[in-house]
Amino acid sequence: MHDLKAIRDEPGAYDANWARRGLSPQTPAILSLDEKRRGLQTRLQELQARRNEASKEIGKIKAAKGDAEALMAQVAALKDDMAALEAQEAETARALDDILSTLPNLLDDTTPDGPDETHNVEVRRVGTPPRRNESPDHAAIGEALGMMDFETAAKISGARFTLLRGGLARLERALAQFMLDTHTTEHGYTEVSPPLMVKDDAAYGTGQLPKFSEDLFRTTNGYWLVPTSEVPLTNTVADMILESEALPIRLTAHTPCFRSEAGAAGKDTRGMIRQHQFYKVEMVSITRPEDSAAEHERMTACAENILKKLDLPFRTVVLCSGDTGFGARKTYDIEVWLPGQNAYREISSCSNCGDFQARRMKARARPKGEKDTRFVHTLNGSGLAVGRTLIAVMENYYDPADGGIVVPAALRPYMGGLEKITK
RNA sequence: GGGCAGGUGGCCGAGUGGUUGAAGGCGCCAGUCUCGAAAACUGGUAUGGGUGCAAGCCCAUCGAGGGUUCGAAUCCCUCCCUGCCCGCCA
Repeated sequence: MHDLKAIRDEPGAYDANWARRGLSPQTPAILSLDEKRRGLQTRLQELQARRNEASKEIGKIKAAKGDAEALMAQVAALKDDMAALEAQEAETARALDDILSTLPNLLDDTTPDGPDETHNVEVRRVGTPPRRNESPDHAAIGEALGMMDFETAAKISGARFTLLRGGLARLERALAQFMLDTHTTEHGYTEVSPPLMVKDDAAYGTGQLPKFSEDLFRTTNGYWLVPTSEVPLTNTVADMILESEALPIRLTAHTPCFRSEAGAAGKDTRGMIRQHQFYKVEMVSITRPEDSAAEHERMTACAENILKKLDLPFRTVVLCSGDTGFGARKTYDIEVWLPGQNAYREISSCSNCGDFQARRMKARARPKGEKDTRFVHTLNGSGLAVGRTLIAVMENYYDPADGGIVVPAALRPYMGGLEKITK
């Protein structure tokens, strides 16, 4: 959601920023509706003030056993005008809201310009992709081990589902535990086990609604299955006025994520890169406005730290204007090296949403001793996508000699000391 | 799912149609007192919006949304949530 007062003050800045995302000028329509709405509101409030005053007068006259008939008739006459104004005001407000709620966040000054993902800018590269002749992908490795079963998953659930068995199922679980423990014991995050089905309001707050409902699964009684635990985690502060001293709040959760993947037909159809259901360890930070930029760097480093501990090669890119998501001001994607694809693939996305989500969910903070509240800033990042991390481990730790997977040292405590997964 | 009882300001809690945005208490903030603190006393203490250079004035909000009325925290309807009992159930 956007600050109408700020749009009034400098519409040019908003249009210029939205133009970086390829949008045509939006503020003329917004300002015209805003002016209309405020005019209606002012007139309506004048009538309400008159009504209130007269009603008080009637109360006094009646208390004194007087005759208030004339005054009562006078107020009754206001009602038609008020009803009409109210309806117009509500309709204008709705039209305004329809525009505002579907406009993306303003981009940060440091987000580079560019039309699509080919213009993202690499900011660092860690580790060296291994050179080898034979680099089967995770699907081939997993199926050969008998521990990754797409056919059975398809029989039960259809496309874009995977069934893991034995060592790989355990490896997935180990990865999640390892990530959670690292974030809670080393990075200062508090572990949360949140609801995975949410109401409209929550999905609206983080920006999935109203524009992206097609990407979500919905239950027959109206719940949305979370596409990421960013939704419940960030919404923990919805409708609150926090004390600034209580910030930052850092939350992490390990949850399934559900995505319809509408519009992704034909993309990543092999293997478990793109699924309707996957596990993710998420990080969410709630900060004071002045702290979010530093927190963004910190959060990205926390995600990178997981890859470093797993000794997986990766690079970090900053998304360009055309690739930055709806709610984000600035986003770092972390891409892990996948030998099976001979490419870097996204394994984490860390976004600073500024006050965009906070405005939608009315999450504010008040500095101690001050009267005024400010919207908090919200950030979210994967730390990491567990399914894709599993893939990365499989492909990078694959041993062509026996078709097995060496267990990364950091995970061995979570695997009962196991050093290698073999058939 | 059935039944009963409830949802009021940061918290507790009054309030069943008329100057109630809301008594009282607690908490918090400031002041007085004190070497300092506590206690006591005095004052202040919601959010959003409109309007105005400003001081201010005005509007809305007592779970949410409708309705009745000149006037609703108070009456009616629908929904949501919480607690307890019963049923069912991991």
